[in-house]
Amino acid sequence: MLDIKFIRENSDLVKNAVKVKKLENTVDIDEVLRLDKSYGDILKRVEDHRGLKNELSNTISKLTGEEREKLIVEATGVKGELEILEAKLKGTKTKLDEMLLWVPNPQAVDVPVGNGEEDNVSLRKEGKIPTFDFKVKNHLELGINLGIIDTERGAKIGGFRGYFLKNDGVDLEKALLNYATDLIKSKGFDFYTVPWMVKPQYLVGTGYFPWGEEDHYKNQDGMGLIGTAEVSLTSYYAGEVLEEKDLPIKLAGISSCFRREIGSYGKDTRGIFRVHQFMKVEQVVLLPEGEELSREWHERMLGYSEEFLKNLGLSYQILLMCSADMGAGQRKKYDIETWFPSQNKYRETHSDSYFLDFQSRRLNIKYKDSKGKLKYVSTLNNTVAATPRLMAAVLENYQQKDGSIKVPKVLQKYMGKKLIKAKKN
RNA sequence: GGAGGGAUCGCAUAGAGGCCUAGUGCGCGAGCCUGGAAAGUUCGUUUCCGCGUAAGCGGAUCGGGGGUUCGAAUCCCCCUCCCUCCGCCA
Repeated sequence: MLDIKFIRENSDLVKNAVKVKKLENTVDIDEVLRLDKSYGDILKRVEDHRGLKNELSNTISKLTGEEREKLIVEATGVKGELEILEAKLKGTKTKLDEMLLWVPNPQAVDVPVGNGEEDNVSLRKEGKIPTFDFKVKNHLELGINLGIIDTERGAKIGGFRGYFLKNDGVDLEKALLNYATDLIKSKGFDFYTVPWMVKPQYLVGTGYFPWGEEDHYKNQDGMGLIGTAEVSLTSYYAGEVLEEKDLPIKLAGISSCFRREIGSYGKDTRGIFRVHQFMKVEQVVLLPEGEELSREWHERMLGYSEEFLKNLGLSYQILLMCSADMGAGQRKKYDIETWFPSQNKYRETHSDSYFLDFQSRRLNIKYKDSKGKLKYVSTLNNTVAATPRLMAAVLENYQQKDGSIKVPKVLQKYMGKKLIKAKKN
């Protein structure tokens, strides 16, 4: 959420953000400004009436007899007028608040303006793309042959995009997540497990709602299933006031993640690349205000993910996302795409964003600065590792001619083996 | 699922229709005192919105939302969360 004052003073900037983020059919900034003006006018009248009412009540308490009765009649009249005005005020406020939830965060100055995926900018490519002297198999074929992935029965039991991991498949997933956990802990992050089901207000607070409501599951109690631990971790301090000396707060966590993948029916339907339920280790950082500091951390967090991929020996590219391909609340976003040999291209495995105070305003997370002034924290989040997609990348990049999988060096101690091969019957 | 008890200023507590403009203690800040400190002492100390250069003034705010009343921290209804006990359960 943006400060209404900011919207008033920078309406052209905000209107432009609506345009380049392709959100014109969701919010009209002129309408927001009109409602804001109207709200201000009504509020003034309501406050005047309340002042009068308070004054009358105070006087009444000091009077007796006829004078008292007379004033009570007058106060009753004021009360009636006030009730009408207050109803109007409330209606306007409700509408305004609802609209403000849809106002996007303008993108940072160095974000390319674009129309979609095709306008994202590849900043650099890292690592050597592996070459194979045999026909490469995709991760599903490899997984089925090794007996470590079963999507057929996964779909039977779990529906479309359902999957089972089995034996070494489970161990490989755990190894990736455990390595990710150890790496991010070594960077000084506190490590949490988190609620996977959250109140909708925290999905609104982190900016997933209202835009992404369709992509989330809800249960019969109205709770939402998180699509990422970012939701719970960023919300951890919701409604609280932090001390500046305690910042930055560096949180990481592991959770299952649930996504309906509503906009991607036909995409990536084979294998365990795009699934409704997956595991992820995520990092969240809370900072004092100031864009430079956020940008510094944005790069630093990207570095942690790169370190993770480099140590795994995977090649990847860094994408700077264009305006149309980033979230409404994000100032700037990098995706990391990891090389998938069977697809002969890089595919998204990581996402790194900063928000300034967009989330913290919605979540009401403040801190007291050195002068005792209350300010909103700046938030960032980034993927450390998401499985089974990343596991698919490992399978494909480390496949051998005989269909076995070499275990990346850093994972060997977690797996307790150097090679994944088919179980003999 | 059932039965009770709670939620008040940073923390702890008082408060039971108008003496609440929310008291007191602790903490915190400033001053006085002191060679310096401690102790003592005086004043200040929720947050948000509006007007104002400012001092200040007005409005809201006692978990949240409704209601009763001229007037609600206080009475009524609904909700959320926390605690105790019973049942069930990994």
